[in-house]
Amino acid sequence: MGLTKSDLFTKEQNDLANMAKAIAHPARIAILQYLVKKNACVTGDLVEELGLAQATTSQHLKELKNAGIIQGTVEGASVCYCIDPKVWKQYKNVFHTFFGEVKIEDSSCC
Amino acid sequence: MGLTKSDLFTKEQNDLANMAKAIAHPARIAILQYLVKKNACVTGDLVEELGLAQATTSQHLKELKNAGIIQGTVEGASVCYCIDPKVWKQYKNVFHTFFGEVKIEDSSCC
DNA sequence: AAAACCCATCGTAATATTGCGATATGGGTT
DNA sequence: AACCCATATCGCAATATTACGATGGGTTTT
Repeated sequence: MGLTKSDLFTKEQNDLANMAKAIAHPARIAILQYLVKKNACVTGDLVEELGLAQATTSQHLKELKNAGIIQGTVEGASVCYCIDPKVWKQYKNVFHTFFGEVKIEDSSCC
Repeated sequence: MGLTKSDLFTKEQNDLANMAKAIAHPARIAILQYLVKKNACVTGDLVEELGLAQATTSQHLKELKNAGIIQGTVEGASVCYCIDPKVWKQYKNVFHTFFGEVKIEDSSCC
């Protein structure tokens, strides 16, 4: 079917899954790392950096923007992208909480 | 095409993307949370807990096992699953590093 | 041994994702 | 205005994911 049954799960579970999905592609990871490193850049730079077609790069940027983790501002003919620090921290916290909330014993299995 | 061009990216980027993909579904999040809470449990418990069909649940368990984050041991007719603490910590570290390696200034955009 | 149970896998259908060429849009330039 | 440049979006093809019923191989129970 390909249609996730979101109604079976809590908002927190769906939210975390969507956050994970936002970064579940190496191109999007690469975009985020580049933005962190360079602080900000325009689409054309990312097209060069990634080696993907312009249309594909634009699509990944759109997904990251929809996820809220980056923001783009028009600068003449170009669009300048950067990390949204507020959302970035939120991601950081959510993942940290998920992985850290309970300590796992070192040989807990049956 | 639906085929990620993995060769364009580093091993680290592909690895992180795959780790994110492993938890990029609310059912898999729910499975992990349940395993953390209960420490260990058999497939049947998870089928009840999730509300998904047995086949679907088994498929999600397989993906988590392939990702290495859980392990299953046969116990008579049942299979007992639990978190792999070593891999869990690895996930925790990788995500923590990714989100925390560089501090983002609070108004860095153009 | 038969019945009942637990679980993985197969096969299939529906939907989502990835990627790119082509096209559109909106600046800037001459 | 005519012309480039930078991006976004559309439309399409290929592949991946999600979900479930059905089947099959074990294990326990009767």
